[in-house]
Parts: sequence; structure tokens; C-alpha cells
Amino acid sequence: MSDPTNTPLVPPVRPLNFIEQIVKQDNAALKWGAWADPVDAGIPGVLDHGKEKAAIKGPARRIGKPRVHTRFPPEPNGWLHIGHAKSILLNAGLAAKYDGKFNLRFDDTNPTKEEMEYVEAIKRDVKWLGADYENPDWSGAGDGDGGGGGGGGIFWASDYFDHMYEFAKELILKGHAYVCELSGEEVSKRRGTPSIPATSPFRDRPAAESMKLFREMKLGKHADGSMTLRAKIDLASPNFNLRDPMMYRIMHAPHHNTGTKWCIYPMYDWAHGIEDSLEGVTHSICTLEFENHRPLYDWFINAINEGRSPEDHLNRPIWHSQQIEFAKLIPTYTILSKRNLLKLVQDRTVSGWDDPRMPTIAGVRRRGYTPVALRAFCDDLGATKTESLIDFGRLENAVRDHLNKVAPRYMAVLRPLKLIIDNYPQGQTELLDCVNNPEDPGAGSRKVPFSRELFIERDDFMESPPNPKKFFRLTPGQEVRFRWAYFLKCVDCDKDAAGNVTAVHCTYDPATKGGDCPPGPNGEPPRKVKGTIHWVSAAHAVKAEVRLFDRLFKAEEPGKSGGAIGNFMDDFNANSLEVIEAHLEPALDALKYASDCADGFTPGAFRTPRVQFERLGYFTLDPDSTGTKQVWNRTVTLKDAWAKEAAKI
RNA sequence: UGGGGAUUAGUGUAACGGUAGCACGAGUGACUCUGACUCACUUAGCCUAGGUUCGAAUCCUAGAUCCCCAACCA
Repeated sequence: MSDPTNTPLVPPVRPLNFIEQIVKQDNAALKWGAWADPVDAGIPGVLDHGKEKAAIKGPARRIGKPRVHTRFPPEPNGWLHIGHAKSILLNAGLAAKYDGKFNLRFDDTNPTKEEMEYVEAIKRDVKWLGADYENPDWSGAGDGDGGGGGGGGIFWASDYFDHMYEFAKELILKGHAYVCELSGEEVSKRRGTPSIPATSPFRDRPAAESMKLFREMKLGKHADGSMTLRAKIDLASPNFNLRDPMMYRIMHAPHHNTGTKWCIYPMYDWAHGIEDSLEGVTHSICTLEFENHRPLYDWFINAINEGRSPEDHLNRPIWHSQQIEFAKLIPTYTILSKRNLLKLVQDRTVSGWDDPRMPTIAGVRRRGYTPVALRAFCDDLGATKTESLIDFGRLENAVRDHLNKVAPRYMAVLRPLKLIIDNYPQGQTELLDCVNNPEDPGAGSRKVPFSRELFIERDDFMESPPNPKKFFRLTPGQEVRFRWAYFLKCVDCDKDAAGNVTAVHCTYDPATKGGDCPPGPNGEPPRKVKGTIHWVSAAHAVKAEVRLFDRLFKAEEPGKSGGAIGNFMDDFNANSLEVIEAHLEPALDALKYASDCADGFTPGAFRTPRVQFERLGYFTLDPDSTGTKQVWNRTVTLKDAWAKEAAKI
């Protein structure tokens, strides 16, 4: 007999998102079959990922599950932001769930825009999020039955330049590509309109001539911009992407990976499907703006495969990955465009890409957000094709949710007000037991010094509150609990000449030590207090810098006020950073900054201290901390029902 | 103007011809040594108009609104 009141909680069944539905539908189609390994196909420039292929083909693949191989393909031209986190978590999560693989691939096809500086930052961020691309045993957020799967590793688009070049020559030979000598300006002029086709006088150039010129392009015999290789598709297509798109352009620019070997570089559309193909990627997940590119993506793979045969071992068709588009993340009160984020950095509006106010992964990490919270946030949003504006508060909620469970509690006073306990012995100090985390019984307790003079939060005292019945804190005549200490009753306050409160006077009840009130001598029920406030002993307090943050922009959609597109800086919040000197309980002084991302770090095991200052929010140590002075960042405040109430008055 | 997408409570997201559900938010209350957490209750929705059907969020037709596309960027 099962007791209905005691039925174990069944974990919520998260509905399959549309991508997962596609994954399941295509199970049968995704057999590792008749596609050519580039090595087998006799293509020059041997690709060194034979073991990758073996791992997928081998017994690690699970029966009855679709083969899933995803990738995250950033161009190393900027730092990753929380929008990328959505993509990374989606791709890696999908691979993990189906015991598939996840590749981190740098889409480095344009050397003029890319820098190695960004590569290391991207690797760090992706791994920190828990998408452990280099660990073959990684099972990520799988469904718990383990086995198989793993990190595919790090890949580079530039590793495939030889293959792309060979494939391009095949297309020329098949009459699907030609060398065009129109200048960029001319191409633009001849682009046509929805009803007027584009034109190119070079379209019918004989294949042999195009081949000769293409080789010359590669050999550096032609100047930048003088000619391009174009796919011959449809100059009248209503989809402009199909109006003979560029495949190669000439750029005499050194590449961080291939050096000066190449002076022609493939365009995104030509390169991307090949990259996916050579890696055996099954589901090429990208954002909505690439929907118009999908026909081209498919066209290129089909063009390469034309004339190839599954029976011809050396000339089998290459793998055709499936492009799937989903809506990118658009959070309120911030911006995600790389260009504009770069502007904030360059203009010194923020301290850097990892400024704790930035929506970059490095920024939110420094702010104290956790990968668990980011993942919960993204899971909560799901993946759809609906473009929606996401309330940034949802991410903050996810952060609170996680930190509430794991962050040890401490006491700190941000805006101090001196408090004197008139009836407490001069010079006496007691060490009081304070619980470290009420959410986690295993977290134990610590000793905190208590003495005659304390600091309390200025907000916790009001001489004459506007609505006394709802004010549970210190006010003359009212008794409140000092967390883990005593009941204190406010008697009076001191003021300076201007009438500002300079100190609060209280008396304490020694019988309430520990913060509990015993029953009265004649069996009266214990006194109750409505409020509990935090404190630090003035003589023992440790000073530290605390940085409080507000959102970077005042408008939900910066630069979009009133439907008109304006300058996003018009909505900049000039007061997004406040630096104060706070008083901390001494135990906090023992905490030391350590990077989550130090060498060899394990995703998910964060090392930077993350704590709760009771009643004030979650805080984390900033790397600016020195041996003598700590710097604390406020990650997020606690929810504050009183603030709402107070705002009403 | 041409093409490609999207539209379900305030927000996000399910339901795939058969009872419109979930989460967050918001509101009320309970509990509480954090005005936190937790718990209970409440709140509110299928873009519009037609059609097919015993039955439509779902299929059809027409319309509305929003997003993307005419880089040798990705």
C-alpha cells in the first residue's frame, strides 16, 4: 500500500524541445554510413581525427539512441556572452543526453578579424560552463545511464582549408563554380532587386579558365579584391544568398594557424557545411538569422556529392549534416552584440570584457554567477524558434536559487551605524555560535565575536518609521533579535548638530543569549520579536571594499526606446557601480580569492568563494583582492519584500 | 515591393484533431533566528476573421503584427 501523502516526488518531465524531436525522428537516417572519411577519399591534407571517427563507430554508441554529434563554432573575434552560453549548453546538453559528442570548433576563416587572445578566453568559458569538450569520458548533463559520449575535442576550420580547396576545384570542374573578376562595388551594383536578377559577365567562363585563375588566386598572383570564386546557382533567386554567392576571396593576410600558406580564404557558407561534414556533426545548430542560408548549406554539400557514389570507396559522398535554427537569447537591460560590447570595453565605459556588469561569460563569472545557475536558466527557457525578450530577473532568480543552497552565510555591514549596548560590560567579548548555512545542516557553525559596541545597517534603524506596525527593526522602544546573539531593545539615539543619527543606544537581555528567548519565570510564554537583524562587533570588524552593481542600461531594450532605433548609449545607466567600504565579521578575512579557471580546473567545481552576507545578498571575492584588502562583488541581492513594502509608503 | 520565419496568461514554454497545462512573476496567507528560504491559495491565455469537422491552439483560406535577408563578415 502506498501512502499518497508520502509518494516520492517524480522529477518533472521536461518536454522535448523541437530540436530534440528532430533528433528522435531522424534516428534511422543518422546511421554512420556511406560517407567518406577525407583520408579514405584520397583528399590531400590528411585530417587527424581518425580516432574521433573510431570512437563514434565503436561500441560506445548506444543501441536505440540516435547518433548525436553537435558543435559550438565561435569565430575567435570576441568574448563569449550569455547568449553563447545558451547555444553551448544546448549543444553540449543534447550530446550528453544522447551519449553523443560535442566539439568546440573555432571558425577561423577570416584572419583579418580574428585574434588568438580570444581563443584562450573562449576555451576557458566553454569548459567553465561544463561543456567539457576535451574529456572523452565526459557525460555532462546526461540522463544518468552513463557510458559513451564525451568531448569531441577542439577543432579548427583552418585545418580543413586543403579539403575545401579540393572540393572547390571539383565544383569548378562540374561547372558549379567560376572565377568572377567583379569588384566588390560592382557586385553590389549588380546585385539586383527581388524582381530584377543579378548579373555577372564572368558567369559563363569555361571551367578550364576558372580553374587556371583559381589556382593563380591560391598562388598569390592576384591582388586582394581583384577576383573571387563564386558558386553558380541562380542569379534570379528571391533568396539573395543563392545569387551566386562568393566561396573564396583573396586576402593576403597571415593566419594565426596556417601562417602565410594561404592568401585565399573560404567564406562562411562554403566552409561551414564542410566543417560539419568532416567532423561528422549530425545536427548543426545555429541561430535564426541563418534560416535563409540553409538552402545554400544544403546546395553546397549536394554539389560536392554530385557524381560521388556510395559504391566508390575512394569517392563516396561526404556526410550531410542537418542545419537547425533556434532563437537566440535576448535579455532585458543589456546588450549582446559583439560590436557594442567591444565599444563599451574600448571606451572604458567598463573595466574590461570581464567587468562584473558585463553580460559576458567572463563577466558573470566574476560577478559570482555559477554554471549551474546558467544551465538552470537556459533549461527554463528552452529552445524554440520564437524570438522572445527574456527578463534578466529570471537569470538572477536562477542564481539566487543555486547560491541559496550552497553559499555559506556570514554577517557584514555595508552602511554602518554605531550601536552601543548601555548595559553590556565594557571591554567584554563573547564568542557566539553562528550557523553557517541553515539550508545545509552539514555546513556546521562558527564563532563570531560580540561586544558592547556594534555596527548595524543604517537601514535597520529609524527614529520614527512612517508605518511603525510594519517596521520590525530598531526604533526607540522596540526589541529585536540580533542574529545568533541577544534580544536588544532600543532606548535612544545620538545625533549631530545637523540632526543626523550618529549612534543608537540599546539594552540587552542576558537571558536571550544565542538569540532565543526563554519562557518567563512564572511560565509566561517566551517574548517574541518580529525582526532579526545582522551586526558586526565594531572592535573586531574587518574592513573591505565592496562593489555593488546595478544594470548597465536603464531601458529594457537599450537603444530601442519608443519603437525607434536609437543609440544604445542613450540608455546607459551612469550609476551602475557603487564602491563602498564595508565592515565584515572577522571569519571572512580568512577567505582567499582563487580563480574558478585555474589550470586543470574541473568544470562545475568552483573555487572562488561565494557567500551570502545575511539579509544583503550573495557576494564573491574579486580578483582585485590583495593580501591586505579584500574586494567583494555583490552577485545579486536577496529578494526583499520589505523594500517593496517600504516603496509603497 | 520579393523571399524566409514567428505569434498560446504579465513573461517564458507545453499540448502535434479529443479536458488549454507547467514554470517564473504578481497578489493573499501560513511558517520562520535572514522581511530570505519553504508551503498553501489566487490571478490570468490560444493574433484576427472565415471555413472543414461530432470536435480545431492544432487542418484549410484570407488578413494583421513582429523578426531576418540585397558584406569579398560569421
